[in-house]
Amino acid sequence: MRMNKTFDAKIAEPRVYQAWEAANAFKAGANAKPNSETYSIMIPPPNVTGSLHMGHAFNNILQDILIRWHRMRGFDTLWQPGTDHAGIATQMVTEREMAKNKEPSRTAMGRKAFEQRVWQQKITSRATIISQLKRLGASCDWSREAFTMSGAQSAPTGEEGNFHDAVIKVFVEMYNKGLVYRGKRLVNWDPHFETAISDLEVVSVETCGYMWHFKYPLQSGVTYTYVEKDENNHVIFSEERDYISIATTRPETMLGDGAVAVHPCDERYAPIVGKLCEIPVGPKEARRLIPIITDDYPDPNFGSGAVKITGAHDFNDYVVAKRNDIPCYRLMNASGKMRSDGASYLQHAKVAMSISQGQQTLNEAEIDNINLVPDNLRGLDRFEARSCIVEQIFKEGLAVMTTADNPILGTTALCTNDEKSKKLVPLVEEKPIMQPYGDRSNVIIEPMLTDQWFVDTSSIVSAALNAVKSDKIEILPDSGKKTYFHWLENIEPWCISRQLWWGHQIPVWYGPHMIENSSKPLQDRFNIAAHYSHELKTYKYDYRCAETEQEAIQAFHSIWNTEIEVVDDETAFIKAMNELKSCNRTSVPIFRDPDVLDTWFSSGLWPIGTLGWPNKTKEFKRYFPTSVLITGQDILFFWVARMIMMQLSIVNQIPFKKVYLHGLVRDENGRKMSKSLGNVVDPLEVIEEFGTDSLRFTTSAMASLGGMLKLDRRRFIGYRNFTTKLWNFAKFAELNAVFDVTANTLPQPSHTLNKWIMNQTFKTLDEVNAALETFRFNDAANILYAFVWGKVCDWYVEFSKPLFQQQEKAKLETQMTMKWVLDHCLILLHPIMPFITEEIWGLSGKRKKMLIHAEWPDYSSRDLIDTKADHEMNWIIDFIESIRSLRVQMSVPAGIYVLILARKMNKRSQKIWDNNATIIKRLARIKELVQVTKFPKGTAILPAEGAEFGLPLAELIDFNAEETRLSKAHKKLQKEIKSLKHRLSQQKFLTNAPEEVINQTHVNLAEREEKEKKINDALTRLKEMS
RNA sequence: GGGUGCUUAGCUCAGUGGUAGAGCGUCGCCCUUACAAGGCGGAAGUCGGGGGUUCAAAUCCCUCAGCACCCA
Repeated sequence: MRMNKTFDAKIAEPRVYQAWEAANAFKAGANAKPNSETYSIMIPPPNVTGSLHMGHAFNNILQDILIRWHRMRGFDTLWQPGTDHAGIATQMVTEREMAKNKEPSRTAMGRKAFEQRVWQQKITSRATIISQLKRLGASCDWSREAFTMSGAQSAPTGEEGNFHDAVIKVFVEMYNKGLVYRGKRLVNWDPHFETAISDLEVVSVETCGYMWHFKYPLQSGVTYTYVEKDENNHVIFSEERDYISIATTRPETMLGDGAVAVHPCDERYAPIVGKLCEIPVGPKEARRLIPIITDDYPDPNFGSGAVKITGAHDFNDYVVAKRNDIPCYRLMNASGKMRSDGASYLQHAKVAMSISQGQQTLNEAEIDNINLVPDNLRGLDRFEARSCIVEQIFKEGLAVMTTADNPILGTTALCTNDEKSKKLVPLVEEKPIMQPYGDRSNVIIEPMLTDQWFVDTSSIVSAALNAVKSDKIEILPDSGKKTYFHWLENIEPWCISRQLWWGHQIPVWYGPHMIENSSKPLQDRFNIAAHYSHELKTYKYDYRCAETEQEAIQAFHSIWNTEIEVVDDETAFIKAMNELKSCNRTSVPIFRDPDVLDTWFSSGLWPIGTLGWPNKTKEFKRYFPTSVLITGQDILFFWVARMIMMQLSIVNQIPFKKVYLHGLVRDENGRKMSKSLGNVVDPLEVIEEFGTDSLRFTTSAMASLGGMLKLDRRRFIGYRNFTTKLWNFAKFAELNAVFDVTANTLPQPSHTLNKWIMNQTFKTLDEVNAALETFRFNDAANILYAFVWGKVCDWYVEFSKPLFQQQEKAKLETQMTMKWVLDHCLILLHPIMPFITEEIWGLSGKRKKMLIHAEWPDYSSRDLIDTKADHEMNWIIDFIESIRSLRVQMSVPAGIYVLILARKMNKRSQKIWDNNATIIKRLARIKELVQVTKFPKGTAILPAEGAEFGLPLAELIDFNAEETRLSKAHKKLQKEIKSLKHRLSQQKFLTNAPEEVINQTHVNLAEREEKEKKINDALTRLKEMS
């Protein structure tokens, strides 16, 4: 005996995996037939931040199933593995780790040292992840493992590769084509990481917020009659006012207001449009005046209908400011504190005043230099500043007032009916607001005006839309397609620069603007005192984009014709420029943009980058475009859409032919898995407890198209039991010397049983192929489960037992067939359950190849199926199940062998009985079958096709039980017959329905009528007897 | 506010117009020499409500309700 009592996954799985690796079984092209088609999948690279979670497991299991399936079918298969450097996430994890270990902080150690530190983190994390992927059974070509930052300047030995080159090349190419540009835009600013982030990285959370109502006094002396009317144009309120009422959820941004806007149709404010009003904060002697303008943006029915416009700190306001030429005053610095740079408030406020009065215009950069934060608020946190401002306004009596019991005050509203409740208090609405948070930092995002790099998505989006519209790329399920179109049709410019240290540094170098090209001394040829903001890196420099530093130098040199020196950073640059000014320097400094690229910019190149692009490698030619991308629907925008856009714009080819989007993994209650909820299912724990194959089978069985994966540990148990079932089948085969025969060719059995199980196998093969072809992993798993357990184990094994005891010929034939069936079970299950199947494969005979490279069968099953054998076996199974059911319902003790009577048995059923009497008797526990012409009193009747059977119980029969049993069946049949008859009586059905359906309906009706008649007879007889 | 889904057995979910399914659970019987992580049998659903299209609707359309996710 080679097989143990049970399969020990913990020991066997690592051993089997090693054997595959030792045999180079995963290598690109392994097991490919000559001139075969290629099949390639790029792994969605996991982040080098931690360890694998269930989502990764799910994702990679599906890929592995497809890869193994194609490899067995002889495709030239590549599964490209690798990891992602995950800029912000990895930087965050590393810093957290450093803090835990009491290492010096990032800023303390400096950029170069920090980069090295992150590489260390990467190396550890990558090792963890890769070993976990291997534990899942992932059959990637590990010799080709890639990393999105391989070959970066900072990369230590052993981290060479082409990816960095590819990223830089793409940036430069896109820059040269005008697809990448630099600009001052309002971006989502993360004050914790002090970087811009893309809008996809912002999560909106509903929180309890407040809306303050303030009075903006009109410029001195101006008043108007504020009138409110109802729908019928009747005046319901009228008052003389010297202010305009403004509502805001962010009082601290009032300091940067550039205007107050009202809707052009809003008659209430028509008298004061064009007038100036005063921002009610800041030193009293220098309050700023801003214009009241009209714009379509304010909603007259919301709040007071008047909106303050703070272009530098609100996305909607920014648009209004741009179209009305309103200045955008930035109030905060990189860490979200109120600005403290530049000259005093009084000086800057004076400049701002002259702008709003139209006395001067400044450019964007000059406006950005204006700091309108009053001196006493400078350096404060934005939320501290808010409370100071609110307090000051209250004190001055410039808040809009209301009674203390006004319900819109929310929880602070008084609900008493006394005098106190009629007291006037400032109107501060309590209401839920959507607050933007950084998905990594979890701090409130600040809209901030900064210089950033953008991809001009609008120029590259149409090719990406067309690729999917024209079905060159197929997205599954269909809903993914809709989402894709919706997003791409409303796409915004993509901000790709990040103020981080971990990532691909942007290949742009900055230098001073040249005033004139002459032989004058250097200090006269360059603009030394450029405008710049050190904090937000708002460059006012000349710049060049180039693939290398050398090329950048050359680019500058060709226009300047001077000696050029690259300095470390902006600080060094400023110092050098000062030296230049004081004639202490002979070279002109330039420095590289310190920012790095958004991680998704580099992962957007994953398909071509991993294949060696920009080099024209043979892998690139062979495996690109890839066959399919398997990924979660949550990164459709982040990754999938961008890969499509970028690949099309760079190599003018689609990156993959199909996209299969799977659902997200949830806990058994459908909630997101999160550490804080404590509902995370760790795939490695599942593997420890149930084995990888159970995890894989469960995953596959639950991976229905469009559904989410709600994990319930009870499912793992169920499918673990399935692996045991398979193991026991193999043990049974071993026990009957099935392992010892060789069955390389198609068996040609003569026994019905063997023919039947071959039919079932062909059918299963067909169905599994169809299921996998259409990514219906759940169907594939369920079909195999039903076949192996419900057909092979429940019936084939049982029926084979007497054949194994018969003479040599039948025994040998059954051994041959069972070997063939076992092999097919192993082959068909292998993509889903690779370990246990490979293990049994190895134990169950001498094999030319490992199962991973076994040939996936390719029969055209229709020609092979023997319908006669199917009919015979179905009759038998039906008979046995009926007898079993009858026995239980008639309370016949399970152990007893009974006498069964047969009546009106036709030739066909007689023959089936004769051929299979031994096994039927055994499985139905029948002592003898006796032919009778009439059933004696006390016989329970069982109608069957071509016969009537009876279980004689004599006095033992429970008439009531028997009557219940028969009537129940009778009732059900009557109902079905009625419905079928009704259908067949409809002329419309007969004319409209397809012939096949009509025929089937006739057959169904005939079958039921025959059965109904027999039951009816039995019921009549029962009544006579009782 | 906009978009996308979901609602089927006690639970978790399949089911793309033709006789309602699976796993788990549950109830009863059984240690029948591959398997008690098992065998055999049973109970359990007006397919969220309403309307429509069709010979035929869980399935297609409309509508209402509840839930989830994504984007403002």
